[in-house]
Amino acid sequence: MINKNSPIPIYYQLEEEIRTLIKQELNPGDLLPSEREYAEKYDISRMTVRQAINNLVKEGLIYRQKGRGTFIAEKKFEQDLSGLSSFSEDMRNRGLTPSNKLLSFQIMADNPRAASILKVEPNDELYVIKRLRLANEEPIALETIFTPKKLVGELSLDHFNVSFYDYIENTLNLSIAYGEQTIEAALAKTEEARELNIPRGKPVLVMERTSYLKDEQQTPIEYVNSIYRSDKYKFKMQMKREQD
Amino acid sequence: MINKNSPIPIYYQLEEEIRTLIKQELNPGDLLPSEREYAEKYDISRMTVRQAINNLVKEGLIYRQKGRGTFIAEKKFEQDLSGLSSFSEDMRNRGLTPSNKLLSFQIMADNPRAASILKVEPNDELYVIKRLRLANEEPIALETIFTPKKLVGELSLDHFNVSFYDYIENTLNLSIAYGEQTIEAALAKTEEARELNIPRGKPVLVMERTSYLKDEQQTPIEYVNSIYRSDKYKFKMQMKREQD
DNA sequence: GAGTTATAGTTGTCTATACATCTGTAACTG
DNA sequence: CAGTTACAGATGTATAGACAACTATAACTC
Repeated sequence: MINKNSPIPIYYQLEEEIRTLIKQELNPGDLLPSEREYAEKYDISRMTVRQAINNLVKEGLIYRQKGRGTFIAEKKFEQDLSGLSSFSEDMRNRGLTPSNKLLSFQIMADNPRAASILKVEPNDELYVIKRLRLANEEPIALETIFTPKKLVGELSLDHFNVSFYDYIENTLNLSIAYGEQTIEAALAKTEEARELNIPRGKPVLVMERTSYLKDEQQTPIEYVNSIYRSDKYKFKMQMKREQD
Repeated sequence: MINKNSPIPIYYQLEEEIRTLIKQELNPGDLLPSEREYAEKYDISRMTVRQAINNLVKEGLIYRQKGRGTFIAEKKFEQDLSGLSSFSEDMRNRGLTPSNKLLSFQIMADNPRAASILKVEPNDELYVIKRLRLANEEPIALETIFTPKKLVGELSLDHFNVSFYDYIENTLNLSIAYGEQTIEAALAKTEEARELNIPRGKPVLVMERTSYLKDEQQTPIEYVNSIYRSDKYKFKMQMKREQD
């Protein structure tokens, strides 16, 4: 149902409605109601309907075909969320025993880069957690987590011995919508090399990830920077071919 | 310049104009002319300007800030891994001009590693194509493709000037179901560094991908090994959190 | 000087409408 | 029956406005 007086934008309300429809009733390949049908049904402008539909197309949930209609996409990319689930699970899947070693835990302000990524004020307080991630007692990655204090409240060290995601989702009762991740190559700096127990200048993978909450503003909840030993770790992913 | 009588959509013409502006005159962080300025300058609707700008935002070339304006984004070539797409498609999506430079083309048997990945007999013939992939004339990646002759038939060099996927899907009429991909970090070897025009020992990303056909046996159709310059390229992926 | 209040300028949302282009089907034509 | 044409309905492009929400700055007030 669409509420025109709600502060929530109409296009967003419609997006949610279509998402629910797809999840509950429609199957891949099915035809979505046409733009005009939605416009008439809710007495809203067709351009507003298009805005909702365009966002879902951008997400890959549906696709358009000129002159035919809009269709439900094949389910996309069940990417093993080794990233988003956890390092621990990932390692266990590889038959290794994961563990963590906390290196530092502090509250910090004035980190402009992290603040900008997390979309908070530069002087807002951030938790900054550095830890080493190991598999079978061997260092694999050096991880730095930034998360805004005003979103996660008072944290203690214990929260990082288990999955931070569990804490966010089960204790804070927040829901993570998606994560964005980039991977590039670099050379190990002196400090990083020492922690990872490899020679300085060895190649490493630098992964950066930002996770967003499932709210209207898609609030960033954490920014993680990880340095992986390239001799011990590589990223693996499966991709489904997109529809045209 | 905008030509209202052109069959090319106005929003697309404006997109191209803004792309050029960014490439030639503006730097990351710079403010783009406002939507209203563009609308008045070319006597077009603000909604049309928004369509152009939205597309560039989607590509990550620029970003908007409500109440402030639209700004040029920091830039690095990023590959969107949420779907399996070719380098060419990928670059074009970013408004860059992709090109290829063929380095070698041969038929080879007895490459046990490639044969094993492609699930063919070790003495089956494979095409082995080495090429340099460029964006706006700049070398980005060094790519080696292995594909079984018995699956793709007689190939000529021309097939590799366009997208190899296009050839597989449109000419051979085969359908690619999915791809498996790994990413690791390494140091550029002498030979690779020379082709990529970077110093030896610089960090590079090594990507290996195997693509599978949409048939019963999920036949491997190609195995690709690519070396990406890490100063010009990073991998990007979005992960959706699974719904419960 | 510090805090508050206008104000101009920006992007965000939305409307009502028009015509273009493409697709599939039904009706027509030979 | 095969080919063509007409048409309805779909998305694609584009217009000319309107008001909301947000930002930075200038002007004002205490």
